[in-house]
Amino acid sequence: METINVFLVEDDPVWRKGLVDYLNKEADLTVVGEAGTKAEAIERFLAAGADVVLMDINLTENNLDGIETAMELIALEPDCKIIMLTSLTADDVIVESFSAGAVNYISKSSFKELPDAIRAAHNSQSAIHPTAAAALRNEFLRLKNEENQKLLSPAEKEILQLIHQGKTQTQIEQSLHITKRTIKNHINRILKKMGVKTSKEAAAKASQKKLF
Amino acid sequence: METINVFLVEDDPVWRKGLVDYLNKEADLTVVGEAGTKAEAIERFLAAGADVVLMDINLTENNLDGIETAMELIALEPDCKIIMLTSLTADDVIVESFSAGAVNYISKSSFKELPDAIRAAHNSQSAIHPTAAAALRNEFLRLKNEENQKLLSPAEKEILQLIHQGKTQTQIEQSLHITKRTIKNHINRILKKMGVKTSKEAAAKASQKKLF
DNA sequence: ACCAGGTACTAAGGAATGTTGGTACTTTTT
DNA sequence: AAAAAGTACCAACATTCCTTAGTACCTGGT
Repeated sequence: METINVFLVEDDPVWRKGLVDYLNKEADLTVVGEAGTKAEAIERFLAAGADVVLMDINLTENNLDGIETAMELIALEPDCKIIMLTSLTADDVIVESFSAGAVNYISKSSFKELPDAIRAAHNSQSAIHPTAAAALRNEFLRLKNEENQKLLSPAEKEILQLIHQGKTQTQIEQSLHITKRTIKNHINRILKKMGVKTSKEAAAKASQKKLF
Repeated sequence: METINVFLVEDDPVWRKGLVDYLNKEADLTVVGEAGTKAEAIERFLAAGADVVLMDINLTENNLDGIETAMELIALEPDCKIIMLTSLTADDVIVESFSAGAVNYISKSSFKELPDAIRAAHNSQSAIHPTAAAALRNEFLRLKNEENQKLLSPAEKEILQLIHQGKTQTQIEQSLHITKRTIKNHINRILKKMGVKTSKEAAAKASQKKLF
């Protein structure tokens, strides 16, 4: 059986001792290095030759320096697999962790899942917990939405809104004090941007995706 | 015990029958409606009064109309919980499903997880499978990266690259044939955009995040 | 004291995008 | 047939962002 080398970054001595003992009980896992601070982690990481890193998020009280530390380690060794370990379940912390390049995010309360998560990380498999996945989904939707907002220009949005209210081009002409020609041009660009054939479809799709 | 009403969209009659029977065996689940095509789904959905929708992705051969159908149902009832059901595990299909508004994505081969996934969806809890979560993570990182690329202008990127190579402002002045004043201005904007204090930090961070 | 780096403005010229409207024509709906 | 919607171009003007460079000043290290 192949041995997986684990590097542990955790400031709390009690947790650290507990985790090392717990992980070393697994036949295929070996803790090859430890650190309690960002500086120690950066100093010892490369020499340890670890396959997987366990990184506590709060290396100091009320601080997220574990995320910074993760980024530094990835800068040193882009292929390293980092699992963030924390008691927090705030969405933004989860998102930032993945954003920093972590491959997984596990609550300390479910530390029993750690050995399998470490094995999965080492084999480049996914073991992301549903809670973390939900945070990723939320952020993914937020990012997509932000992108969507930029698709249409202000004038295009306004026209699409009026179409959605059932107004004809002649009525829009009167509302906005612009000629029907301009409206047709705006609509034509909207249809191309959105990949639909009629302004009704565009308006329906836009209201669905909250583009205005 | 509260009963959860399920609406099933599946074209294959064998799978459909099998799923209905399987789900109805669960005491708290009731299949209150079925459809085999996009049109049927849209027609019958509202009348069924479902809490959760199970949606097959391939309603016709070689087609992803299940995703379109999901979007239509969400347009009809924005709060509906849709679980995509499929034999495919392609990343882009998973991402498109979540993008359309689905709350979960489950492989037909793990249909045994369906009852719990339905309960989780109904309670607005996350039950996203690690495989789907990995696809979300990849897409999230791709989107973040795309955003990051847009942060710096071409001139700003070029200057940061040279700083990263260790060049001084005087050396950059000679390389790019622009005055030191322009360089200072670029750097000043870079520092503000990236929220760092020195150009060294900016260059390090930029190379980490592959901004140039 | 000098030099490199940094701050805080201002400003001119260019490129890219957005807005408006034009001509001319086709398709769809009523 | 008439009205409404849409296609395919072109063009002037505005706005915004990018690039360049200016003046004037501050800070930290040698």
